[in-house]
Amino acid sequence: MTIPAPAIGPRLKEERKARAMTLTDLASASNVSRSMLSQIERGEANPTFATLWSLTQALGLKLEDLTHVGAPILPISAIKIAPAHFTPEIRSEDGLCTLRILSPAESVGALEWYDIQMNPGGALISNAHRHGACEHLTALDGDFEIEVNQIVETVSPGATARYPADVPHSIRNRGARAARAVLVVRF
Amino acid sequence: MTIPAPAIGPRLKEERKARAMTLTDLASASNVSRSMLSQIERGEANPTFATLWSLTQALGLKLEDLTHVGAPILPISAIKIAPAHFTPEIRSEDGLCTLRILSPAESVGALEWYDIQMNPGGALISNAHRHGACEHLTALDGDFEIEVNQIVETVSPGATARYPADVPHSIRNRGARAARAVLVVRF
DNA sequence: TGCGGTATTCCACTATAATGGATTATTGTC
DNA sequence: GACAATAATCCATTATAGTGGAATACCGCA
Repeated sequence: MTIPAPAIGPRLKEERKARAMTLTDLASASNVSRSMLSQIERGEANPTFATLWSLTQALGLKLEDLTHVGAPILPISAIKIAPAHFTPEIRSEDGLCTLRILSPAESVGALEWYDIQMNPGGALISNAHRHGACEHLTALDGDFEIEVNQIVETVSPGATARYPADVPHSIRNRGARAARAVLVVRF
Repeated sequence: MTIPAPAIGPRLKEERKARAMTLTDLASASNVSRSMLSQIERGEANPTFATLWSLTQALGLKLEDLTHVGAPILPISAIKIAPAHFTPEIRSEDGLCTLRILSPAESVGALEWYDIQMNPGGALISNAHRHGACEHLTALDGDFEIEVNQIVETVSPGATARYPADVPHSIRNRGARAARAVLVVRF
């Protein structure tokens, strides 16, 4: 084993305790023996995928919940404010399109969301992102046009378009006035 | 085992082939024997978590990539439009606050995002969500006030507030005019 | 503090994960 | 089709995952 797997034992114990479950309770719920549960929690055994799956289902967790550093656990009482003028902006070369990156830096590559402002004639043309990526674009003002594989749909204010982003795709404003949208990208 | 674990073998094989790797290549990259790889791919063995972790790291995958039905893999060429009038709305009892649910149904409990419109005096008061939950609120128009553990911050247009949602928290409009925001909730 | 109930860990055992080497299957070239 | 190279599977073995029952530890109450 080259890269040691994350220690899942402490997390599993934490989640069990949070649900006020004994080892016996969880053993019943998951059909994994109490002994095995104890060994896993103490890091004395390395569960098989099937066993781990049973545990996550019984505890209502995702696998990612056991290993994920990610969903930013902010310190209690911390409200972090990213002021408008500190919000990263990307502007298209022709100046017709502005993307403000609303998502935090640590989400990059997993989940990103943007505030898009696009003047008439503006376009965002994207190559395929990683396998499984998808986008959700909600028009706040004005109309957008989404194209995926020569399929074109118009998104009017209040509507949301959901489409695969693991193929080339584009977002355009073919209307007569400026448009604004929220774009959520999941990788 | 109550709930059979998803079959990961076919997926692992697919990912290996997509990278033009032989079993021997992947064995080297992951330090898992060729035999074991073959058994896993054919569903003849149930890998331990440590083995599975090594494989995901060597292939550059997340665990979720092996089991996830989830990140909506839309059929190629499908652009699904959720029209404005079909977008679920939640209205507060006093009518001062409207939440339109922009996220897809299958994201519920994992990732949700909303278009919030709040009139002066409106408030959204929330109990603690599940451990690790956090929220990101971007003010599009008007000002919002976020309170977490008696800490209060104001969010002005274009700014984004990030705060833990696994403790009681609230969102208010104490201004004189209507406000609009995008709220992203990660669980 | 003592006691009872129960939560957790220990123990001996069985089943299987995981290995390295041998064998078989597959593929590409002539 | 024959042949060589290599990709994948088989095989026998060792280590450990996983079990049920027993023993120990822990906790709450009088």
